[in-house]
Amino acid sequence: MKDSVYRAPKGTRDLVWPDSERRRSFIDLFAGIVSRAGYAEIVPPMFEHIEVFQRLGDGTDVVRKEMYDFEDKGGRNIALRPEQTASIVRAYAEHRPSLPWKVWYAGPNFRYERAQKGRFRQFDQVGVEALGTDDPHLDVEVIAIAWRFYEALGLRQVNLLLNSVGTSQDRTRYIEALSGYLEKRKDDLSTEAQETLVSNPLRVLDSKRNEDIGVVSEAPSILEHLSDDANSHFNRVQEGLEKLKIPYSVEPNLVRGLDYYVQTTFEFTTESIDAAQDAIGGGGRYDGLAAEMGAPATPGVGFALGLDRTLMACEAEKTFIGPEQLLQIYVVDTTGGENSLVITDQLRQNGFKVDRSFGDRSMKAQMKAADKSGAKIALIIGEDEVEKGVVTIRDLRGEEGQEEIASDSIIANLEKRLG
RNA sequence: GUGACCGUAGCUCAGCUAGGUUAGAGCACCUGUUUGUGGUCCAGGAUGUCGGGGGUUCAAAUCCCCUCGGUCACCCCA
Repeated sequence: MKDSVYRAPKGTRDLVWPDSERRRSFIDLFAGIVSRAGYAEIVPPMFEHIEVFQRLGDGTDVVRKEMYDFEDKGGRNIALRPEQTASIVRAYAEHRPSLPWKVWYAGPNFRYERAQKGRFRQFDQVGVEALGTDDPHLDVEVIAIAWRFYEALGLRQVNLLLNSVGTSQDRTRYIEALSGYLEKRKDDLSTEAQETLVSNPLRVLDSKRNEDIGVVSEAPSILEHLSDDANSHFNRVQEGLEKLKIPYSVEPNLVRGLDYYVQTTFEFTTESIDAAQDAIGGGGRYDGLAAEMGAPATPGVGFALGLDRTLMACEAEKTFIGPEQLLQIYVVDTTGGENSLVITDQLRQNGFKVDRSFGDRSMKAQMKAADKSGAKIALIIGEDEVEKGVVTIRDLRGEEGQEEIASDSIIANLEKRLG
């Protein structure tokens, strides 16, 4: 607190146990689900040439003003990744893997923003990307994976919002129609929305301001501007979701912040967080992005889920709570520590979660530490035990009390107690 | 980038309105009551440049200004 140099930088924090372990379990659970669907892990670099991200479009704030960019010692313009889709499509363009190419990722992204609840400058996302087919069933698969993951976490209050912004031609035609309409109603819009209208008209649809909501509700709908192809794609996606019994609602005003989306776009929101940050995940199709990165035109679809926000939702729904204990066994040794040294090592080799006391502390202090550690069992070694060739096993949590066990049957006894 | 609120012990906070002797509480920590036994109780102990700088004053945690930091909201997004 004294000196800002000795604090984590603004918008970052240290994840310590149990939060650190909760994060790991979260990623493990995700990895299990996606790997069963044929997705392989990819670990792209955390920074790229800035052009890679600029390909995402200059209409997005994420690239316009939120990038951590700098010049490296070689004079290259580098940016910390604000998201991972761009890196992955760049990797695709670079390596040209065989298709379809299905990958998943987990790791931090960086955006230079004012931090607030559920919004950090370094934040973790997990996600998948699938390139190589424009089959709407792939859209469904990607959405379903996210949905099943939320279910696996135990979340029940998640909503799937679905939309189609059509092909890039549809999108362009729609933007014209929308801009025309909004220009006419410009005076009714908030000043902020009027600015957005110039930079990125689609995003006006997303405004939550009261004065804008009325204007937006009467705006032409994207769904009326879809080409036949886009329409049938969108219908197939919806049919697929219905077959899988995944509930969704079509939101014609759903506009994602990244410009590269075409056709299907979707977002997951939670009802359990009443704060502003209720968007816990989202994604869509980006059929034009690979070509943009210099690869042959290749369709793609993917999603990203915010790890921190999803865990906030878990907290609100009291599910996927953190680990209960770090330790199973705590070794107390009042004979100098050699016995503890050896037995602790043995128990660890046998798969138990074990810690011990260090320093020459009294039995009372060691027992206190054993209790505080959360361990279920204390193993006590004192002069008496050494003489008799036993150890005392004391139950710290239940009613079992304690008993002396011959040194050579400790492992069997502990296995029985701890299951 | 804009706005609001908040910075006092490791943590949560009281004290500030109407400035006045060594700045408090609870939790946590350590020790003891019990020289081989934790969790409850009791007793004792350690811990603060009252975010930083400047000003007003005989006197500032308290009033004023600046600054740094934090939180939340807008914006944007996960």
